[in-house]
Amino acid sequence: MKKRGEIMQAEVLAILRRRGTPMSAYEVLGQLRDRNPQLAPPTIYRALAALTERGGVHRLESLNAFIACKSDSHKDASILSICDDCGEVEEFVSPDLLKALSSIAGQSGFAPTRHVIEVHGQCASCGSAQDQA
Amino acid sequence: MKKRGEIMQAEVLAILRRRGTPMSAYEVLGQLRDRNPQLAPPTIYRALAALTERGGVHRLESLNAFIACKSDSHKDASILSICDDCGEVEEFVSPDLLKALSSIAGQSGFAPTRHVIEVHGQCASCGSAQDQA
DNA sequence: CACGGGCTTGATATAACATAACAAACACAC
DNA sequence: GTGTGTTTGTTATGTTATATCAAGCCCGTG
Repeated sequence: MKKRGEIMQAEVLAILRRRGTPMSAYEVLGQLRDRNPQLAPPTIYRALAALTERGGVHRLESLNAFIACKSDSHKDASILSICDDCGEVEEFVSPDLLKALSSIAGQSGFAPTRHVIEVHGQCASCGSAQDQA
Repeated sequence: MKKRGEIMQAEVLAILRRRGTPMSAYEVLGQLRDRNPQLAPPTIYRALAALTERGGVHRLESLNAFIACKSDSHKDASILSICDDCGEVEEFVSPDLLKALSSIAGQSGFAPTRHVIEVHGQCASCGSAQDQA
């Protein structure tokens, strides 16, 4: 038996997966309203918060958007590369880089709890497309 | 002779510097409205965009807020540590880490143009304050 | 100097993102 | 089946950001 919130979470996750690229909370809401027109923002935000917490979804802080985690199975912070042309996002994990980052921030006694690492730029295919132009 | 926008930019920067900790665009707007009540959001956002571009101000993506750059004189991306208790932000520069990050994201041909690196946690003084509690 | 084109700023309005607060429904213990 | 704590739904509103167009300024030309 699913706990109550999990149905909504599963639907949100399914929508994000179908899309593959970042979606705002309101885009997700729009899709869910097709079948359930009275849904309100807090419902979506709660589902997204739960999914983000358990690692199924990443929040892209620099876009105010969300994306389904592709390489699931890791809870530690990801490095996200975001193509500003096509929206494609890739995830990378690098414990070494995270360690280096924590140690830099820790120089002055800072105790890190959460890392936000987002790299904007142009993905390989958008880069080569531009070359031809 | 100052170019026109620069007066506003200087005022915004002065407010951010006085504060020292992150401020939302609307907090800045509020302060400026004390002397100039008809100011509108786009004016502030334009000033902040210009300041961010030239490096005098950092945008904290994970807070939707802004802070005056303390260690001015560097245009490259900073690493920002953000105390979730007191709001204090520290800036660090690490060309090595940036290089490592670019190389990770570049694995698949991605060409980085902008790095967002923010570390949330607890600063030294908030950490020790908590120890005593 | 008048005028006109191009650019910057200002103002109005509205869009997009997010959450507070309370009401209703549920689930579990007894 | 009734009480109690928790989760969900709903309403309302708060916060962040930008589109759009109007007004002003700069400056080159006639």
